[in-house]
Amino acid sequence: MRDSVETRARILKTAEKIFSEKGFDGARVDDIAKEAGVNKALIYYYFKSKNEILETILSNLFQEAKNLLVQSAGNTSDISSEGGYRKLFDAYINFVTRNRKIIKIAIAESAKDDAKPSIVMELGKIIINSEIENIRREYSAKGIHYPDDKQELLVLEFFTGLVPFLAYALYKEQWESLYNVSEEELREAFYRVYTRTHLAAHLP
Amino acid sequence: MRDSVETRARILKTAEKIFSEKGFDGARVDDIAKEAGVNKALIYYYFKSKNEILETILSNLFQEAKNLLVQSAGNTSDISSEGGYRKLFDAYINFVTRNRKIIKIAIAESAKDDAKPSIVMELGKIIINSEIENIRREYSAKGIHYPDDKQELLVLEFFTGLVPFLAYALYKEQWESLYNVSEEELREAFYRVYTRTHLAAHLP
Amino acid sequence: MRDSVETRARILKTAEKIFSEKGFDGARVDDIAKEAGVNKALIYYYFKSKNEILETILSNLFQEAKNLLVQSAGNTSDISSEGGYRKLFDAYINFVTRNRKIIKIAIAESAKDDAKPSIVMELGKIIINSEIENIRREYSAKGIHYPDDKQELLVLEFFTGLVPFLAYALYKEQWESLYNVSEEELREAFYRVYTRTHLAAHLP
Amino acid sequence: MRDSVETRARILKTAEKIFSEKGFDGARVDDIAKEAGVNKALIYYYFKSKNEILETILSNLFQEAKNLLVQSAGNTSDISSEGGYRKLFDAYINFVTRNRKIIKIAIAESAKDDAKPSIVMELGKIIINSEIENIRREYSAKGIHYPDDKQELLVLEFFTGLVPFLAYALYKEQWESLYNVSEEELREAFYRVYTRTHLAAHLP
DNA sequence: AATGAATGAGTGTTCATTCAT
DNA sequence: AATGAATGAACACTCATTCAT
Repeated sequence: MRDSVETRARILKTAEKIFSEKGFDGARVDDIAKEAGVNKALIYYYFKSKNEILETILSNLFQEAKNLLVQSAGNTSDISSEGGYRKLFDAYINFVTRNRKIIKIAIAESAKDDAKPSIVMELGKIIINSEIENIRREYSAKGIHYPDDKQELLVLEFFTGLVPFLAYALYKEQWESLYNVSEEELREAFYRVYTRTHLAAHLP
Repeated sequence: MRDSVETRARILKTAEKIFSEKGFDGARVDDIAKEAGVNKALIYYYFKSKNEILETILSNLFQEAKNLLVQSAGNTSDISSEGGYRKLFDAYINFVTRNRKIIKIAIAESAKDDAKPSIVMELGKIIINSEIENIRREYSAKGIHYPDDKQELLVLEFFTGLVPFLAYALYKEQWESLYNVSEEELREAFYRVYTRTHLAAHLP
Repeated sequence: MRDSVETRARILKTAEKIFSEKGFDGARVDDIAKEAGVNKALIYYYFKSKNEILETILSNLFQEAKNLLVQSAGNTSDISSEGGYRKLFDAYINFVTRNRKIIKIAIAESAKDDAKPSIVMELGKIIINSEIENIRREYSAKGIHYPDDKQELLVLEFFTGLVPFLAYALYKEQWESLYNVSEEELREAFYRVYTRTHLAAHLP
Repeated sequence: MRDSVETRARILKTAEKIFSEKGFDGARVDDIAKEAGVNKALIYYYFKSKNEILETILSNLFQEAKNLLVQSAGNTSDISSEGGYRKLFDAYINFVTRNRKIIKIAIAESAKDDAKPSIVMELGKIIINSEIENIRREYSAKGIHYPDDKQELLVLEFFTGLVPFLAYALYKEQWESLYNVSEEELREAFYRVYTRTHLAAHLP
């Protein structure tokens, strides 16, 4: 019973790795099985199809992202203070770093032409909404003016709020090796840049 | 003779479309042939492999991007003026809009684990370098202080300068349909956000 | 478990047949699958490629040929006696008759321009060496003079010792049908000719 | 006109080379075109099909072989004399050496299961018949006994008369490189072996 | 006589998925 | 819960051959 749960988890973890390395279509169920150390047929015992593995992985990301938002909305009493903002930033950076493999998959998949909006857009929507709620609360509490243009706010939150974090997850490793910097150096530079751009745009 | 050039171009254009819709691995050579209205074997008359089609497409993007940079560096006499900056912004937005299909492909491919740096990183590098040159020239001409931290500047240019444009190309259509806005509305909102974040970070 | 071994063997046997009928390049994996009564993909479950099937077949021949030589070298106490020689001849004729399909393949492949020496030449080498050992032992035991010219001996063993047997395997069936003789008639005529030529050359 | 004849001949010569290197089925019309320095379509201007090229090549060999036999039957007044025999041997060795590429093709093709007898068997038949005629004439002129068993004579002529020459053509180059001997050394060793085996069998 | 472009029918190989145990 | 064997449907790529000029 314990074993069975662990096996399923191992399959998911391995699929995550291989999907992120090769892309969903480029990944082979054979490779997942081999690297997870299980028989290929066993994968089909736990999952209906290769596609279901992907959906499971992405929906897990969704759930975790939601949890993070709820949690950070609860924990962060004062976003606009330096320390409060840094805490939030760290929580986000840690999240995208920890989940960077899945985020890569999500981004790659989001490029495809599907009828439904891509997971990244969905993710963006809930993150943005939660963020906007936070901001609105903050702002109104402080009597700060809140931008009138809803569209502009959405664009701000998505393209300069969420997207750089996703790009961070996507290119973190390539960046570190191309420019020969440590994880810390990159994170700190990213923090300074992020505050000078996105955060700055929030202040009046 | 003319026809042959046109046929090759049609194959490339169609591959571009299908790669961007399905991803490289998800795309079928059969589908490219069918949609381009040519015999499948003819594709292999012009290109050694499916992969060579991809490389051709991406290297064309590379070339066009370089040309754009050279051109915009030459044309824009005064980036720091409102009108000058808007011109540059329009040139970039037009470029990523026009080439959005290829950019989608490039981003999706850049997520894969390859030995060499992804095309997006390469693109980032040359764009950044060119940009940094421009900026340095502008700044020194005006006696404005230029940031000391090279890494921070790189991060600024890549994650808040280039990346939002790429994201714009990637999600433009999804955005328009999800939030039910016109291309112009999105572009204008994006312009305002971009000036308030990335451009603002450049001013002292 | 047993079945799996049998299935693999059936694929090999069928490939042997089809390669010998059509030549390696002329043979179709589809045909092998159909005639072996297995799914085409199953062939690739057991063998990495069409080429690996060929290599397996040829290396099996190699092994069997070696076994035959070891065995006949051990069993034949007196090659130079009429009965002893006939026994050896029968063993060889049976071997090439039984393996004639593979021998056809080996010969056809040996005609191609490959970097490495063809399997026929390799086969020739080990057969010749074993044969020469036998002869040398016999001769010295009997005080018979042994040819000085090593090259001449090699040529003798290969072109008039081995080659006629291979040709027998290659053309046996065509011969029987063209000249309308039975297997026995051909074998007996071949025996008389072989003793009058190759064997005679060994006697002083 | 001259050119056209020369072009056709060059195509044939190149096809000969490539068929002998790769086998008929392994050879590519593209490769023949490239190596002959002509456009692929031009090959189909001169020959109906790839198969017709093969047939042309093989039928040329046939013709040349016949010519050789007629000629050698006419020229050689006394086969049974040492000098006469050597002359004949040289003529044959030269023929198979010069035509070794085509002979390789013929042998490889002769391994396939075709309804009609292979070209090697056909070749064998005419050579044998001519040879037998020669021998019979010689023998009766000298009052030497002529073997009663027709089958045995056929086997003798084919398997120890013709076949070693074909094998010589087939393996000459491999032999020279494997045993590191010159063309002359091999030919002389072959001559001595041939006289000690096949020729000896003809003498009472 | 010669060529660049085009094509139909394969051809070896792969892959997600299923079956029997 | 787990596995080795099996399969149908593709799939990228090839190749002999033809067409238009």
